[in-house]
Order: sequence, then C-alpha cells, then structure tokens
Amino acid sequence: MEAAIAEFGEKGLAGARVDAIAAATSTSKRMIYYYFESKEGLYLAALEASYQRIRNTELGMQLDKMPPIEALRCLTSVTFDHHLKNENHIRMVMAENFNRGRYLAQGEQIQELNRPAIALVRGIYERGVREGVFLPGLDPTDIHESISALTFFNVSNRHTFGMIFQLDKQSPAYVAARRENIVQMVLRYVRKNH
Amino acid sequence: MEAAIAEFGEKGLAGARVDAIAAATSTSKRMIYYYFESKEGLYLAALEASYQRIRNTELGMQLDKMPPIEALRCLTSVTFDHHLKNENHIRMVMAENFNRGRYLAQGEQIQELNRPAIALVRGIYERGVREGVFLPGLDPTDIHESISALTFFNVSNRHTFGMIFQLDKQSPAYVAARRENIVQMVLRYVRKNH
DNA sequence: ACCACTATGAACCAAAAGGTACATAAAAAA
DNA sequence: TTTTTTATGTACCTTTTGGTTCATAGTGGT
Repeated sequence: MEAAIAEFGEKGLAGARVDAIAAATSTSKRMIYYYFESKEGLYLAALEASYQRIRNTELGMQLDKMPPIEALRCLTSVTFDHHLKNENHIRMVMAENFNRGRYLAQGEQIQELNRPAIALVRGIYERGVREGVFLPGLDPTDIHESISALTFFNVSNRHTFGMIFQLDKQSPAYVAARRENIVQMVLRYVRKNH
Repeated sequence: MEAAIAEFGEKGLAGARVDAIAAATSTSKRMIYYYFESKEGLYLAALEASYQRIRNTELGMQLDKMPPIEALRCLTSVTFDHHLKNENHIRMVMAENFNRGRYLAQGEQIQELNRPAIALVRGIYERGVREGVFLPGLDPTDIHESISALTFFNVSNRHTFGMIFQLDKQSPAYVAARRENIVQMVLRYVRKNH
C-alpha cells in the first residue's frame, strides 16, 4: 500500500506504472491483480489508505481546553504544518480532484473519514459565539473550507505560484510569514471586534 | 492549440493522447511532431497558451475609479467567478503543479504574464492604506495569494470537498454564499476597523 | 487422504501510444 | 529555372503496459 501511495502520489493515476509498484514491493504484479483486480482498484485502495493514514495522524489536539481564539489559531496553524508535511497525501487529493472524484465516490467509508474535522471547527466556533468573542451567524463548514483552501493551496500550487511570483516558498522565513498571515486571516474573519 | 488545451486539461500530461489531439484537429499527428517536436513540447505550448488566454480575458475592470474597499470586493468577486468559468485553465494549472512546475519553468515568458495581477492588488492596497481604510504593513503578494487560494480551491477541490461534506457545490445558492464569504474574509483581513 | 480455496511464480499477449522513415508536394529564394 | 526550405500524407516501428494464461504450491477443513 505504501508503494502504491508513493507511485500514485508521484505520477497520478494515468502516470503510475503497476510494474513500478510491484517492483517496489516484496510481491509481484500478479499478486496485485489477484487482490485488487485492476489498476483502478489499486488506486482506490491507495486513495482510501491515504485518507486513513492522514486521519490517524490527526491526533487529538486538546483544543477543548483552550479558549476559542487560541483553539482556532492552533487548529489553523497545525493544519498548515500538517499539509506541509504530508505532500504525498496532498498529491493524492490533487490527482483525485483532477479526475473529478470518480474513484472517491466509489469508496463508501471515505465520506465518514472527514466529518470529525467539521465537528472540531463547529465545537470551537460555537463555544466562541457563546463566549461572545466570535461573530454569530457564520457557517462552520465555510470556516473549515477556508482553512483548508488556504493551507492546501499553499502546498498544492506552490510550484506555479512560486515561480510566477519569484518566491522561495520553501524558505523558513516565507513559511513562517505565510502561516501567520493565514492564521490572522481566519481569526479576523471569525472574531467579533478587534 | 484549442484541442491540445482541451485534451491536456481533461486528461493531464500522462493521460492525454497525441492521437486524440490530432484527431480533434484538421491536421495530423505528423504535423504536431513537426511543429512541437514531442508530447512535452506540445504540452508546454498548450500551457503557455492557456495562461495567455486567461490573461487576455482578464480585461481592465476599471478598479482605479472605485474606492479601495469596493475595488477589493470587486476584484475578489470577479476572480471567484472567473475561476468558476474557466475550469479548463484551472485543470491545466493543477496538472502543472502536479508535475512540480517542471514545464512551466521552461517557458520564459510565463513569469511575465501574471505580474500585472500583483500590481493590481498592490495598487488597490496602497491606495487603501493612503486613505486610511486598510491596515498598513500587509504584503500585497500575500493578499493576492489568499484570494487565489480561496477562489482556486473552490474549483480545484470541489469534488473531494463536496463529496466528503455532502455539499452541492454547483447550486447557485452555494456559489453565491461562498463567494460572499470569501469576499468578507478578504475584506476583514485588510480593513482597518469595522 | 481428499478436496476446496487461497496464494504465487514466470512467461506471455495484445493493444496502445509515442515517435519515425520515406516519399512528395508546395512555396519561397536564388 | 533551379534549388532550398517548409509542409504534409501514409505507413510503419518499437517500447511500454495493463492484464492474463498456465501451472503449481501451500493451507485448512472434513
């Protein structure tokens, strides 16, 4: 599975080679087809495994114990770093979006995998509203989408974006600045008055 | 070129078939190799053409005449719609990021193509600071990146995101709400006091 | 011992796909 | 008019690649 994620993440569905995946394992191509039926079957399994793996590494961050503003800041910041560290998964998600989510639609359990992410945001947000520090009337899903967009794009589009605008998106200085800017953007969107 | 953009945008570099592109034109595969040397050569040309096309449709929006806040709202909103309408270009950019900008790096003129986008944001932002309605000390490139991230992701990741969170990202109601949320997010980040 | 089911290796296949050889026409330069 | 360059059609080649055939070995239940 690791070999499959590496190959599909590197080359995409069309670019990946089943022979290459087989060569990277202790088993054979014959066995891959025995268990997964087709290249697509293997791709779907790898996609699910990649989501699963990410979900497993998203440990409890103890956000409940922090005040809402701190919790949201922490969540955004950790998500940012998390995406930076897991380029492979980002690339799998990119590949799957590129083929319009055709395969993800077939895996039933994947939908369940990401619900907790929304619940997390909702929990923080509602607490913030109750305590009077967050603007009421916002949609937690929307907040989550914005956090995802800002942090995902930072990794997914760094090549074209960095090239066009001559940025060294790998430098620690840039990363730190961008992380803080994203955090500020999220906080200013949600906070009541500042 | 149109046929190439369509095929590469639909299937990506690895997935695209030169025969298919040739079949969609009035010329032949032989001619494609005659002029572009290789599949990669054609891909690079299509990528550049796609950027060029987008740039050409980014007409003057007369943002100079609006007050800064309105101008920024308009810019964000138009960018949002623009991305929604040009899925093909989004997909080309996705594909190119997926192969780590290897080909974009070879086309020299592309870097020049997107500079004006930053200049536009910078113009609005500096005017806003001068008029005292925007927070000073922000980076125009950063603002532009955030606008790009939010609007690009809305199209690029709509399949996985919509599926996981059961959203109908095509519905006019969702689109309108998301557009306004993104606009608000950008404005609240940049405005001084509200 | 017998049987069914799971697992595995090695060679092989057919189709696809990027790319080319060859011949030649049309146009432009000389 | 001769020559050189650009343009084009047809058929073909080679390699790659997803997928399979056949034969065989282990494994567990009865």
